[in-house]
Amino acid sequence: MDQHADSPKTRYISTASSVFAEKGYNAASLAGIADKLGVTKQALLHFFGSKAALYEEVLKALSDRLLSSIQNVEGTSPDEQLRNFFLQLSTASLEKPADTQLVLRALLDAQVSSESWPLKPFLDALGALAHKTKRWSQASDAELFCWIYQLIGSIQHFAISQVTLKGMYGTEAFDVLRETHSAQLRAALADLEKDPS
Amino acid sequence: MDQHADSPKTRYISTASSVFAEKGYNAASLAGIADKLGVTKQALLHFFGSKAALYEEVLKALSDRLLSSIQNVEGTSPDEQLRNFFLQLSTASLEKPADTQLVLRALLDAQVSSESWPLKPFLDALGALAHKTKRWSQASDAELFCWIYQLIGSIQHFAISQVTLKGMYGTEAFDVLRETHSAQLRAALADLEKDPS
DNA sequence: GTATAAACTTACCACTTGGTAAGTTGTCAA
DNA sequence: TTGACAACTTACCAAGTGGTAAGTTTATAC
Repeated sequence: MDQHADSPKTRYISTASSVFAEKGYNAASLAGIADKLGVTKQALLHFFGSKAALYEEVLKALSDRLLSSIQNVEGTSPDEQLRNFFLQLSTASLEKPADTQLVLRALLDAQVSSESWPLKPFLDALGALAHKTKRWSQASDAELFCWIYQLIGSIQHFAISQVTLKGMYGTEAFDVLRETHSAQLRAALADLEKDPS
Repeated sequence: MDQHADSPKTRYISTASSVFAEKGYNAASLAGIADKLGVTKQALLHFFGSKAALYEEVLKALSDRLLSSIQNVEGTSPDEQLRNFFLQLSTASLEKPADTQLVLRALLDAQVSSESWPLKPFLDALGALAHKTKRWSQASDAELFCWIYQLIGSIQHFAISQVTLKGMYGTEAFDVLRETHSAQLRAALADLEKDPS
């Protein structure tokens, strides 16, 4: 792969990502993405061949991003790395919800399309990291994955509820909620210090 | 409202619900919904006027369903009712994920449309019930809502991950996961017995 | 029997969609 | 100067979209 950061292809994928995240696969149109890029939709078709192929590359890029966010997480011990990963995921999904939207939309669409799940490498890496912590070293895969899914689920759900929560209770009330949410996440992650119960 | 259960309008809303849940607002077409009902799309337009209005009624029906699932939950004490509600939500969203899909799709679309959130009555009722338990009677709204969102988030996230989890690890492995997930949910609900920490 | 209204259908329309085919422009190596 | 290639554009199309207008069928009320 010899494309540098501002290669047209990567630029296209980046913009397409944000549009797919915002509107979903079907509501996003090639013409709409192209408009945002200042080109015609045929420019997109020239590079990717079809809308479906473009979407696949968007998911591939998402997978790479998530995977590298695990591989490059700061921390000296697995415990610290795992904790940092979840904290970073939480703030990232609140500040830039695009990736979270992309994941959830892909999950919802997968209910019917049932292709192979592109985020498996990410999940496996996360599971492997968690297995290295003392809290989860002895646990079964099922227990471990349920714990992971629980955390990711509440993080992502809170992130996409952001807009409606603000709408229902106001921005100030949401700020309090966000603080509390962060505190509860830290509390859940503090359990990593404990021995397996 | 004098429409009985098999009134055409409620039949249409029910079928539209499942299609909107499966495909999302934009990918669902009036013609597609009508086909599934054995009528033409003009039958739908005759009753609802527009696709957007039909979707609104679908969300209204969803809201009513969720609200009545709280109001009619079994249990003598608020603790028991709250516990039963979450357990029932968990099994329902695994067996019939349509409503969960509908909620999450609406949340994702609300990121940009920012209309008033139709499920507020449900959330408020859930909050009111939780406030009656001894565990949460003294707590702040923020703590309470974060706890609720955490539970709902992990329940819904697990429900829509069902398909991909089966695809990645097989049906047998998922059965184990589901058991573990249910056990962890029960454990979290057991905390209701405790005093506020 | 006739009027009325509910529950539709057929016919049509303007517009948007993803996609094809064929050309244009700019850059750079030989 | 020429050839080749990447990065596009203009022109076009068949299929599908939500929506309008006008009719048709069916049951019920008087």
